[in-house]
Amino acid sequence: MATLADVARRAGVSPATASRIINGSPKPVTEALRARVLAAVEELQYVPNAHAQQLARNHRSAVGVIVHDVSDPYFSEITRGLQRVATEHGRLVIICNTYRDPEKELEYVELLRANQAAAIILAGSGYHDEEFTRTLDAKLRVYQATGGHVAVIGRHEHSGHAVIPANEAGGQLIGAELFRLGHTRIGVVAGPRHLTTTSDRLNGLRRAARQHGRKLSARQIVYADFDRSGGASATATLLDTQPDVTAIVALNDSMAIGALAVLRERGIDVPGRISVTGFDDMPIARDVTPALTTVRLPLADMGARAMTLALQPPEPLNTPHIEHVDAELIRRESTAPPPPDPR
Amino acid sequence: MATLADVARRAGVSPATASRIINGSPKPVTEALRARVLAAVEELQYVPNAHAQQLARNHRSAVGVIVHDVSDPYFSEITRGLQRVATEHGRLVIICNTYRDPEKELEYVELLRANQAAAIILAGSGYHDEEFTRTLDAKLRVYQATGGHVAVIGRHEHSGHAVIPANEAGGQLIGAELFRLGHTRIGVVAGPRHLTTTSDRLNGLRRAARQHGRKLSARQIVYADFDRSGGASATATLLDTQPDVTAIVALNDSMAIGALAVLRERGIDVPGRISVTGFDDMPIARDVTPALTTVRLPLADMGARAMTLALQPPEPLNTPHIEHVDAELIRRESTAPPPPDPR
DNA sequence: CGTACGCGGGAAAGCGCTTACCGGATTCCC
DNA sequence: GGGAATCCGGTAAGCGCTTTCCCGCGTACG
Repeated sequence: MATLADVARRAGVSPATASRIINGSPKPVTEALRARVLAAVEELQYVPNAHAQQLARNHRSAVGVIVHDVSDPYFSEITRGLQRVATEHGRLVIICNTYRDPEKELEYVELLRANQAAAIILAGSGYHDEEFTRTLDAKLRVYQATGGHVAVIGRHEHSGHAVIPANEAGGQLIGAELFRLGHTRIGVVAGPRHLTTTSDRLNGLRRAARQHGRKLSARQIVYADFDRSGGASATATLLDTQPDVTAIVALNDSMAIGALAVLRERGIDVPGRISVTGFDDMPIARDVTPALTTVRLPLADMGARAMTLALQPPEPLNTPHIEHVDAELIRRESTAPPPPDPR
Repeated sequence: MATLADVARRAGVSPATASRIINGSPKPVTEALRARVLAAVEELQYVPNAHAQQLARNHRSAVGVIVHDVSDPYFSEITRGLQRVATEHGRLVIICNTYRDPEKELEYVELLRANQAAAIILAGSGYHDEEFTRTLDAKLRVYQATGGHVAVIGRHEHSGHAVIPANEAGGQLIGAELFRLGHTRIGVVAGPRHLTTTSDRLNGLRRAARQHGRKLSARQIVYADFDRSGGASATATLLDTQPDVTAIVALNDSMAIGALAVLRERGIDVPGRISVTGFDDMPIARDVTPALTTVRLPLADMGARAMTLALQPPEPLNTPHIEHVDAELIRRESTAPPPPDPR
């Protein structure tokens, strides 16, 4: 691997001069030398060692993003927004997948700190786990104390900047819509119990119920993984234990798609016999049949805003900024009034 | 930011000893000192500077992955497989999105080289561009010459290891299936012309046609972006210029989904009036209606294999290994025999 | 009791780069 | 024409860590 010294030697200049030319330092350098150095760079296919540069310059350049899983469309949309902004700022982004393991989340914060990340973005739901939350927060504070910026998406328990989607309001929108259509027996296909996203969305639903003089009982809610197969298994359970539901609220679109798959298998008409709703409005929500009624969250935009917050925090510095983002109900074909009561 | 020297000072030992304890070096150290150092680490919340370590140790630890776009399910599946293997090997993976800009691909190779990546994985289609291909190859060779490993997925023009999906055979499978069903007027919704993936899949289709004594004319093929909206617009064009097609072959699932959307809008029955096929078998292919007949590529597995190849190249070293992966026809509900000829 | 040896710990030399500082050669102005 | 100002380029001191080499001590042995 060619080093700067090699280039300098070949061009017959000092490493200092070579460095100045290669990095376009403000210090003026004769044209002749510049040409010689550039030629040497070309001949040796020299690329500066980024680690050595980072060490010598002592200023951070990369940014880290911690997500549950980039292959989940929810996160890949967010990531797309993040990346766009990071690239505009000339930042390299390091993506870390926790696969929903809180332990890994902690590890990755250390790893990013070790790698001198300029900022850490935490995307995805928090966990209902006091101890974990405290530990994570402590680590983040240490990171911030040494000049790191942190922004979180979709959780609120940390000291950094935050972009908070209206999960609760979204849940309420869904609930209101279903009650308005006349549904009374609703089943909920929920994500993991310990995720704050799950409980926030559920709370919105509960509030809508209360406003319509009803309430959600525990029997109506089935918890499972926040993905297609979780949605499928929870729906199967629900159909077996609460066979008379007329609407199934899935707490994200992936689960809703799992629900649709099970309903299709069992030959249950959607929305004729059972209405189904999702949450997030991922791109595919339009393409399943029937197209999903869901709540839109501007995911890519949320990612972009979080990155912006992390990269150029608004005044006053060191005061966490919280940006709320609205949810919007998207009516499509998977919802309709309930069928006339067979009883 | 606490440094190793700070820790050493606090524990009353030399930096050398501190380093040995923290990294669990083979050199034995008294238990008392170990405890003191570990305590200091804890108190100072010390995390070693990864760049300094990398510089001092002088051996590569990260691996880089260059993809078109992680938010595209095709790549996120591949990435999932890659990550799994990388994590098993304790490697940090740096994901780079080119957004299909060849220029960026070149830049990222440099960037990864600068960051001392142990391996570079190039995923995604190559480009039909002689000069670009040569330039890229030259860069990769330089990287390999300095001990870097490279593996490519889905292209064949480079000197590293390769995992090659049976794009052509897959195209042939689709073609054969359609001809077998009795289709004669087929339209192709293709990806960008300059991508090798497009031409490979098309060639398979052409071969199937030839075997059935037919051929594909240029008028039957519409090129567009390799995503949903590309699929939609190409399908619209096709329906306008070739209104009598009885089957639409989309060259990937995203495009097929776009095609289905347009057909649905126009009230055209699938597969009653027109059959539609995809390619890749992304998870959603089962969930659209009608479920897509497509060709399955084991994407996550391909990613895993590429990473394995890059991380522990099989003997003999320095000889590019090529692994071919099979394509499999998945019959679902989007294909059927053509309707009786109206003429 | 003296020497050899093993063992735990420290001093110091780098890894590849940046950058403050310094110094020799021009140029400039009075 | 001489001293100051001005340029350009080089020298060297780090950035934070690892690791080789060496040294002093305690033990075992002759």
